[in-house]
Amino acid sequence: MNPQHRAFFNEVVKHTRELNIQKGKTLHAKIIKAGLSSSVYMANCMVNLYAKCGHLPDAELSFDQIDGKDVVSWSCLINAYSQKGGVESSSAVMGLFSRMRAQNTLPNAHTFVGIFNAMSNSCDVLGGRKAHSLAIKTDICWDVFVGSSLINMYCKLGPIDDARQAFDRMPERNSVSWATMVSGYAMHRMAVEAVGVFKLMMQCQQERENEFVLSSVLSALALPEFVDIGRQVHCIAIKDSLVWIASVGNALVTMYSKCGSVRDALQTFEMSSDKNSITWSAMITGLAQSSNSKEALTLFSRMHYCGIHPSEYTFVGVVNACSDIAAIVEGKQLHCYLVKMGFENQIYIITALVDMYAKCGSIDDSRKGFDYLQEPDVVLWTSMIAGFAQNGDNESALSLYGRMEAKGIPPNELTVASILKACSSLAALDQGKQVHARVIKYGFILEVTIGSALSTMYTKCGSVEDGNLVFRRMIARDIVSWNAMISGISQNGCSNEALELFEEMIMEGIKPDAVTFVNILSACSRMGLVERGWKYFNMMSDVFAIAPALEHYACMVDVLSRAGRLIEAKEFIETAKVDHGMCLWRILLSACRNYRDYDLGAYAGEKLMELGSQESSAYVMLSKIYTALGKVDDVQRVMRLMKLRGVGKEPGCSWIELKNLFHVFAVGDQMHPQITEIQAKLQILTKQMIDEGYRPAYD
DNA sequence: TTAGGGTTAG
Repeated sequence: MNPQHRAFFNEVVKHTRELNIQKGKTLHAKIIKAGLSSSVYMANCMVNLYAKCGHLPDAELSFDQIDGKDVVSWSCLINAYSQKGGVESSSAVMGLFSRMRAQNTLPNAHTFVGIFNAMSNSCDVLGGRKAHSLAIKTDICWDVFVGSSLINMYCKLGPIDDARQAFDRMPERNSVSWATMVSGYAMHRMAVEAVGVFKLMMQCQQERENEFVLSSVLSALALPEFVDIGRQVHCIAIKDSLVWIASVGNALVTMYSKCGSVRDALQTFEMSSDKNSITWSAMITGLAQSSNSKEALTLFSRMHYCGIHPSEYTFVGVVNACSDIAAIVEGKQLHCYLVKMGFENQIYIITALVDMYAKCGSIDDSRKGFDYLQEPDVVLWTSMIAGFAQNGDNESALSLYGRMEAKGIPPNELTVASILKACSSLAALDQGKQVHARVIKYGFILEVTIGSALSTMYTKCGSVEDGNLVFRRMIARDIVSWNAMISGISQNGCSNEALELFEEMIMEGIKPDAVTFVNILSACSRMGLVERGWKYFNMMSDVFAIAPALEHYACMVDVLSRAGRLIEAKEFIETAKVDHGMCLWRILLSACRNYRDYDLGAYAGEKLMELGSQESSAYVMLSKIYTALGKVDDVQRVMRLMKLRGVGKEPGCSWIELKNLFHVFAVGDQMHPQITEIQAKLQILTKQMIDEGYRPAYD
């Protein structure tokens, strides 16, 4: 080769390495002028230069002009497309590969690397297997690059066992093959297997751990039960000085956050000297997901102050933090900021915004976000459905789910849980049953989320038996499932069964929480079981170390008052070790009215007056008690106080939905078109009630 | 003296 040719080659290589397309193009012109473009070797270099610089059409043009394309020409273009990614590129690769074979050019290891990479983006497992068998026939699989690409392909396409088989059969492995296998297991959330391969690698004399394998194994360990192994990997990273590499630090931050050790995550974050946008995003997301949302917002400000540009991941994390604490002002500011940065078309961002606006009660803004995208994915549909349900618009939740089904988008577990919640609120048993049919059709397992939602739906719709059937068939139950079932049974008037279920739960070794005790104390109250009420109330702190909160005291006052043990209730309130404000006295006052214990009622009422109650019912009840006691002066005093304090009496109001029409009734209101018939019917009912022995309250 | 594989944030 003459010196001029050599100089050209060196220059192409240099421009390719520096991705300098301008200089590359100028050089291309010089090469044509020098009559060197007919050299296949030189033309291949030009195809590669254009491909590496991201100019695929120019690469293809140069490729088309090559006379006598060799395996390098084909492989160059195949790899250019496979690196571009996406389903379209993988079909372009397969097209090129057929053309190459039609021209009798034999593929080599470079070609197969491109083929396997393209297939890994294709969702075509069968196509992947065909390519694999062709590589075996061509006797190419021994190559360590081909092997790693093959493992990667099977990991991404799904059949992870095939990936492992390919890994086990490799005659030679290097750090990339180990890292690919570990990251494959991490991708499939197979922590035990990922750690297994990592340990094998550590035992292997030729291999040393590197940042790729460490970050992969750490991402597999991001579950609370693996935090101890995660710490051991952290030690290895420190020992090998790999902890200072950003990707390892980032993986550690995420691992600790997801394991529930936010403190460790923060410590790792602060110690990291090589923070990039990912590090900040990981920490912000970690804080938001561990109910430290205010800290997440503060960290975002700090990131901004440090001059680090937020990515779409950062915005997802920080917008989710706003959702968590319903910070609408900050949420809107972020919305403006991310539009300025050009992220408003990203589906993850839109989903986070829809969720944020719904949790902040701005359901119209959620709807705008949802309508913004032509083709929402299942997560976005679910966020919008859940948003409607959270805001009490259960009809819209159901109708949107109908649209989603009509579009043929299969729901996921969270969609089903949200829609079941809407059915529960509407007591829509028929629709709930249809959703249950979908659960069976899609083969969803009755794990905690779906099982609890389903059993709650049945009990809220009054079908305790079906609720129980679902509850019994669940493969796993957490405290939320038990609480939901206990409360559901109790609300259907089966308080005895609710208490039995609680005893069963204790026998199974499930530790009750504060919600459980609210449920069972309410059941005791409904059944008038004072002694059991006391037993459970004391059990909370004595056996389960749960400090009774205001709602437990309220339940206990209710237990005592409903059973007519009013003095005991009064003493209980006065010795309560909780800042009870007015809530407990109000319960007692109401009970005194029902039991006509006017002296004690007056005592409770005066307590409420002393505490400055703003509730009209307290003033009305107390004045009625004084009326009954014949204390006219006190009646006038209470009414004056009510006026002085500006307490308005809100008119009692109720409504009923019949055939999609709401009928609203307020006290003293004569607006309803059928009011005469309604009042006549009420008189008949009242008479019937008195005849059957019921006595209406004194007012 | 041309072409190839692995990581971390939703």
